[in-house]
Amino acid sequence: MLSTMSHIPASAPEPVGNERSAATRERLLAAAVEAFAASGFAGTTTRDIAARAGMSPAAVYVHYATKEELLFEISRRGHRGSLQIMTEVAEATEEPLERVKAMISTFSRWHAVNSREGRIVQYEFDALTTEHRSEIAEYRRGIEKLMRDALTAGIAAEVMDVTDVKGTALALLSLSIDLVRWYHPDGPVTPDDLAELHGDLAVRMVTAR
Amino acid sequence: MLSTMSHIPASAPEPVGNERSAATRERLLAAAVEAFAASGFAGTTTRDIAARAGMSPAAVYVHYATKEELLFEISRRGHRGSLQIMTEVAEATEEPLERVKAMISTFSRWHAVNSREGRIVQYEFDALTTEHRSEIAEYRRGIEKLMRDALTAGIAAEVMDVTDVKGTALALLSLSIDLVRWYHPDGPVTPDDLAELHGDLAVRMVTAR
DNA sequence: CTTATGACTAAGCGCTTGCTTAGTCTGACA
DNA sequence: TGTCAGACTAAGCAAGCGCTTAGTCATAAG
Repeated sequence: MLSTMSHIPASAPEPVGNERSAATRERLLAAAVEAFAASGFAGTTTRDIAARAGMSPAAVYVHYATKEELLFEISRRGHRGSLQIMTEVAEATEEPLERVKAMISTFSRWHAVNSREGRIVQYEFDALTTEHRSEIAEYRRGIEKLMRDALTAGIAAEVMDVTDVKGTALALLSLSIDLVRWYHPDGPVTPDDLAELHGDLAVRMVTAR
Repeated sequence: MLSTMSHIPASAPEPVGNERSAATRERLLAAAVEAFAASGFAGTTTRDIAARAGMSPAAVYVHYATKEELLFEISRRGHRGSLQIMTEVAEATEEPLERVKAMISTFSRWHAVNSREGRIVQYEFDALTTEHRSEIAEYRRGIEKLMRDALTAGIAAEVMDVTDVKGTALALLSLSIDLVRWYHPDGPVTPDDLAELHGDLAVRMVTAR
């Protein structure tokens, strides 16, 4: 396990090359999340992002070609992350009602835990370039389809009573998404509180009586 | 009824003084709604607003002291309008379940019909000055209280089963508010479609079983 | 006619914006 | 030791920003 096979020192105080660049890219991304969440995309300056990352304004452009590219990276990670956990949760549950409950529960918890990223991802969609916007739109369609499929399965199993599948799917997702508009991590409400509440409400919204 | 008592001509092709000023203020406000809805508050220039209203950039400042004052006027009207119809609907319904249904139905229809104003009102709250923000916050608390009171009445009448009144009230309002994020007036979904769907879902969310 | 009022414009002021240029510094490899 | 790549900075450019200034024009009362 010694270092003969690796060109990277076992414990480097200052990483170099790709590794150092990757770390700086992460710092810039974290700074951009802070800035965009605080002032919005149009209201944030590249100087503000640079200052939050502790570097000069020009250094941003060594790692990202434009301010929009930072937004795209934040948006892509957010959508990929939430789509992935939603897919996992959907596959891990058999019973349709349980599945809907787990999906909304998980989706609400994700938005509460990542409320700053969530806000950027949900509200700055229009600030993306046409190409980037269409990639992000695909992730969104994926999440909506996952939700519609869960409802269709519940209708087929005769445990759900849903007339408007598309509209109900959107309404269910609204429960989770809209919390980024008002949720504050320092407040008394925890992500688990919201996960439980929204999971229960979701089940009520679709259950056959 | 002849004109001896009035200084304003009975039919003026070009209104003057306060009347003309009021009409121009309205034109500017409508232009600002278009612009803010399209580009956000920070992304909109005063030159853009002026151009949409068909006048020079400097003319904006004859009627509004700052760009933020335009946003505040839009936000105030939006909040006052929706608070008023919600109050009327709440007072016009006796039975608690029916009241919750009518409130969410009305709130969703309002957001669909006024989706551009709704988007500005909901997403540009942080762009207001501290004083203006606290006035708007009061309207919001009013709407939330109206919703909580409707739930409390339903619990007292033993027709609702709601453990977390505050959380459920916010979740109900989310149904209506979040539609401004994706709703498009040109699409196939009508405001009445959303009013009916959301009203039904709201009843399901709170009904005792 | 004169005078006053108020809506409106042309021009522009001082500042900030996203991004670039030219060059410095550090560390790795020959 | 010399060379080279790449991360980073100081300075700045062209464009655009919110808002102001100085003045024009139409209307209406005296």
